[in-house]
Amino acid sequence: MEDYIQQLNVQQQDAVLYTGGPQLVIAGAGSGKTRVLTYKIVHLLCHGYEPWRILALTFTNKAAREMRERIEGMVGQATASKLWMGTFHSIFLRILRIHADRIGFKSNFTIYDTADSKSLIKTIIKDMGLDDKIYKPSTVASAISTAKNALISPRQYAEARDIMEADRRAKRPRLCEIYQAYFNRCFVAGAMDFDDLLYYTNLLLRDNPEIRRHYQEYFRYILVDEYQDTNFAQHLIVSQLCGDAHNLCVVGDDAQSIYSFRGANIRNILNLKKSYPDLRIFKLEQNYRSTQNIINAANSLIAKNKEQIPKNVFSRNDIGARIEVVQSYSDYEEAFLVANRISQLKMRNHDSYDEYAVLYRTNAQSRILEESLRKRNIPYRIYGGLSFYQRKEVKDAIAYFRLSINPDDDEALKRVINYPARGIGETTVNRLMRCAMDNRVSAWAILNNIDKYDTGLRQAAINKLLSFRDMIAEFIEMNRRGDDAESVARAIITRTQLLSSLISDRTPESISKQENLQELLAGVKEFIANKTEEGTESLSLVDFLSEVSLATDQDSDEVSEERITLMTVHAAKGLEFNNVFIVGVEEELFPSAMNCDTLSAIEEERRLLYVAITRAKSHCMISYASSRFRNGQTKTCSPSRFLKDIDPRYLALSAGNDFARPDSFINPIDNYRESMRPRVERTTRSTPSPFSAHSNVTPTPSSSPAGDEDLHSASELSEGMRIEHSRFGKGDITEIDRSAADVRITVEFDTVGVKKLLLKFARFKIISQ
DNA sequence: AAGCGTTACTTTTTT
DNA sequence: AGTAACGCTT
Repeated sequence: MEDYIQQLNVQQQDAVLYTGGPQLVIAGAGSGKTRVLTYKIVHLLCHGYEPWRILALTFTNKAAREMRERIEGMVGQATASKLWMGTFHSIFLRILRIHADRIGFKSNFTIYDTADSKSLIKTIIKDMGLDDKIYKPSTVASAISTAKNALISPRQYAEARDIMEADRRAKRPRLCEIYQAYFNRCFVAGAMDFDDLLYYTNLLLRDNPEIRRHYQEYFRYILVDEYQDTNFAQHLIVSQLCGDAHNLCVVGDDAQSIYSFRGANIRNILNLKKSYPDLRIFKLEQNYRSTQNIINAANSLIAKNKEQIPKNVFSRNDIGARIEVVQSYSDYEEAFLVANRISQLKMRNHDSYDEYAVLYRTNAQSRILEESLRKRNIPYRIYGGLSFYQRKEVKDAIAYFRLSINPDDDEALKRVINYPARGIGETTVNRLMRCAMDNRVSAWAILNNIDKYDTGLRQAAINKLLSFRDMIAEFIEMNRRGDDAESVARAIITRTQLLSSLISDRTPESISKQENLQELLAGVKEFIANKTEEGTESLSLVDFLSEVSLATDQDSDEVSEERITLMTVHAAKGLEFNNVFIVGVEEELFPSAMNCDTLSAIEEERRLLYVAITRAKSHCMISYASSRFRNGQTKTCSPSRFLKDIDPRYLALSAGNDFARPDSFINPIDNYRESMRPRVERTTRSTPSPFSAHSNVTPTPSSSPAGDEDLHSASELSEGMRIEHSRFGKGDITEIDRSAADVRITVEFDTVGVKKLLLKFARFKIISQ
């Protein structure tokens, strides 16, 4: 068992073996951070630590799952399953359910997702007669979230002069009241939002010394992944759980802190030494993932940030190819170029599509990429966007699940009280909610005693409400009897006619909704099967919901055919790919227009690009367009300031690239060499380049996977020629620009107008001279 | 109360 | 471009 240590380098070994007190492992990108964490846990297990006394916290379910799987592989499932390993939110949810009564909740509390929070905030704003243009629900929600993450209660908020003054200046003096009302309504509804899971855990530990001591004794070792992304609440929970024992190992990389918008505070890691004077710092600096070029480029970029822990990340891998920087005229052309480049590389590399990722700043950018990939028949998978659990029909079903567990959950009730339609209209619902607010109880409480309250409702409306109540009561009874999750879920979907109401409709949307509901049921079934296998007792709908409300869609581990990956840079954190394409590297997009005001915001955006680049193992392309369709109109864009931050020695600019006057710093010979196709990897001898053999055979990309159209060399073409392009249709060549290394042709198309095309990528047929 | 059509607004990233 | 919100009609 001991030989696992031999698989680590010296720095990693030091970090794993040290158990003498609080420890910070600064882990550069790709330096084997997860490896250290898993091996450390295995090491602890091998040295007498009982698995249930080890607490390992991560930010994503995926990270937790991967780590658990790796540990399982080394120590077996029986041991691994006893570890307290999971996301902050899921672990604290587990703890909160146990001690819910201590903070005035029942253990069946439900969880408000961001949509629920916003909806409630909106209701409150309306109820207070405020203008939702000034009090925008999203702004209010984020203010409340910030407050909670700083552990500021509504009362403390009201007493904080500086905050109140700031709100007054922002013309939102009543924000505090909204916060208070929101706080109260969540409490009455027996619901917690994401932030509450941290907030109340802190309260629980702070105000209940015996519980705090219990967990301090219970957990003998605490490990935290991605510490740079912790917020104040998380930081404080960890230190409360640690107590004096200080058996703490936190791992992180300040250069990869990209979640400040969610309250993450980079100072938690920068100032950790202040919280733990006996802190020992370990650094993992050797990168095993990327080529030297990629690491050097990334380093030169991140060096422009002021606030950071000094470290020297280096790679001993191949030198590798430079980062390609490609300019396009439009987002459309950009997507086209990326798709082209992918099929080109794929043909030469003969690697899997799984080794390709296109990364972007915002989810909205995915659509156009999808289109071009579809046209090229490149299989892809999109992460982010609407997750399964966010689809309307699924949320509706889940709202019923929630009600069956916690009928006080007003947001769930509002969602489905008239869905499927049962004649309970807006006015009725509004009166009901108003009455609930006025009496400081949940809507369910009103429904159960509707005669005692002055709702002002007619008997007809009341009867409909009561029959809804009776239906929900049936579900509650099933849960009370201890029926398993699947039978309750099935009963709910049948009895509410969620499924049957869709069947009359034969539209594709409706059919897909039906399928989703079936999939949800299958999910419940699978959940039970898994839990039974693991020997867990928790088979009720509560347990299913606990898991689901904290799930993001990435969990679907369909072992499907190979595909390229499309995701935001945020979602890509922790992942790696042979080939990475970063698109939309433009001012106002990357960095985001909203993050240009302050230096620290810009630095975070810079770290984000750093994260993006360091996802690449061997090949990285950065692309920007001069125009982009955004918010319904085409806008001109300029290249991102970050391009200038990267040392040009590590970049290969495509011709005509003007983001920083390339001629001024590009070695002409390099420029020439870089412009020679195929420009893919230049690996050293140690690993023979998979395409070096082919590059001689195909000096110009000629085999076309797309069909008739083909690529042409400049010599074949002349001005005035008529061509037919695969997507733009027919048109005339009006200009051939040979001045740059990459020839561009200007074509006047019959239908789509004038386009400039990069010859090396343009696929068309010559119709006539 | 429900359904339909028009308008306004949106877009940063996520547990 | 896509959606949520609004207002109108039945």
